[in-house]
Amino acid sequence: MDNTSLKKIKESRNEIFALVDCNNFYVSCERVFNPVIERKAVVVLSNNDGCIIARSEEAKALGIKMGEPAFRCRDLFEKNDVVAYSSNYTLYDNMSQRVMDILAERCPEVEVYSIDEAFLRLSTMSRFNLDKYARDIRQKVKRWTGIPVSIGIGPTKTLAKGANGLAKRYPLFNGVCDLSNHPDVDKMLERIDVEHIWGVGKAYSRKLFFNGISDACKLKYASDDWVRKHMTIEGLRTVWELRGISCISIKDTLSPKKQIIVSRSFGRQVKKFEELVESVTEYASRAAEKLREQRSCAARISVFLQTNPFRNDPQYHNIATINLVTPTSYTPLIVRRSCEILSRIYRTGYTYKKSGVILSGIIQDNKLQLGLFETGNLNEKHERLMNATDKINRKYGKNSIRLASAGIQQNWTMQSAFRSPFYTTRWEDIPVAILG
DNA sequence: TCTGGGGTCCTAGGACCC
DNA sequence: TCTGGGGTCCTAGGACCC
Repeated sequence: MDNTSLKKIKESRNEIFALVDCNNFYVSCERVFNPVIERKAVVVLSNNDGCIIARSEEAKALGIKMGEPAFRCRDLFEKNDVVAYSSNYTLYDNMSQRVMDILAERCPEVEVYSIDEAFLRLSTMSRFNLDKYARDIRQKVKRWTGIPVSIGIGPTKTLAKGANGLAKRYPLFNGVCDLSNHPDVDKMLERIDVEHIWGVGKAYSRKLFFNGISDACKLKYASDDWVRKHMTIEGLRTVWELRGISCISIKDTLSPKKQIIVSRSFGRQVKKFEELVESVTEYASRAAEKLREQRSCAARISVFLQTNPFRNDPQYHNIATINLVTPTSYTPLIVRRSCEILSRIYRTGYTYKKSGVILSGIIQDNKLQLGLFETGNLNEKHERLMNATDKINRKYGKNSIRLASAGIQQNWTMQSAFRSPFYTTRWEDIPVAILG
């Protein structure tokens, strides 16, 4: 073992991480405001009410699979009285924010990892209080937001993730599992199948299985060379993490995105170029807005277009990219160039299902290299215009002000037939308590 | 009839340059 | 028969995550 490895081990000796994960998050959000569905089988559907993306325990018990198309479950839903919701991201985002705020109040180093998960760095805390600390967080989150969470603790993020899975699976843990202080970690790792390890997906788990590595404990003791060769440096990192050597640190949550994608399937089949222009205008505008939110600009724009791969129609999909001379975040420019790309890839005679806009080559506004005769990403007039539109849209709701080419009717937009009210973000939708 | 959306990192291979 | 070598940059594609 070389010096850098040794140094790493020394440095990582004292790390402790917790992973806080909301249980069946989207379903739990719906249940907070509609307790009638508390013990029922509940699912939440993806955009366009297409696939199942969240399931209550009762729904899992019925054999409903993650990602399954909703139309295939219709009979099952009816027979078992399953309650289905369209996804309501406005609600979920807001509930997520509430949970994360509570965590931030209790821990100085929080990485919001996804809408329903956060890593906490607890390395400076006393080892003896971890369990109590975690249980306290769990109880506060439940009481103040209504959302149940599970907490896993370990000397690395991968082990904290693993611990979290165990906390969810075995009721005896009562929601908190600590692998940082466990007498027989290997025994616990034997209970985690390889495909459930953070960083091991479908392809790797198949490969591992063929090589006799079927659980986290076996992977922990696999040979470095073999892992490096077959699973790249990332795989090796995972293995070291299983050994308790922290290789993945807490990430600054505010780090800006390197790529921004806005894309959506249409609520119906679309053939007309004009409707595609509307969608691309809409998505490009939204992407530019996201860009400005993180104070950056993009040097590259890609637009893609595709037919519905599940139909027997003639299929077509294409993507084209342009590089901008000067990176920008100016909506009208991004929209104009996006529509130019669209007209390059559009072909008549196809029935389209989806389009999208990707912004990449993203750099921070203040690091912009200017061309000799340029004044900046946005000239003063453009900047004022963007500031004003962003402000109006923040205050009066998305799309209060937008480009006319995005269309007025927009009857290609997605369907969400079973969406719950915006309980927490719209006055008319705020629940009313009736004292009886 | 009906099948989501948005990210990250790593690697191999081609283009290009000297 | 032989057909340089090495470096950098970029992109596409594959793996992963939620």
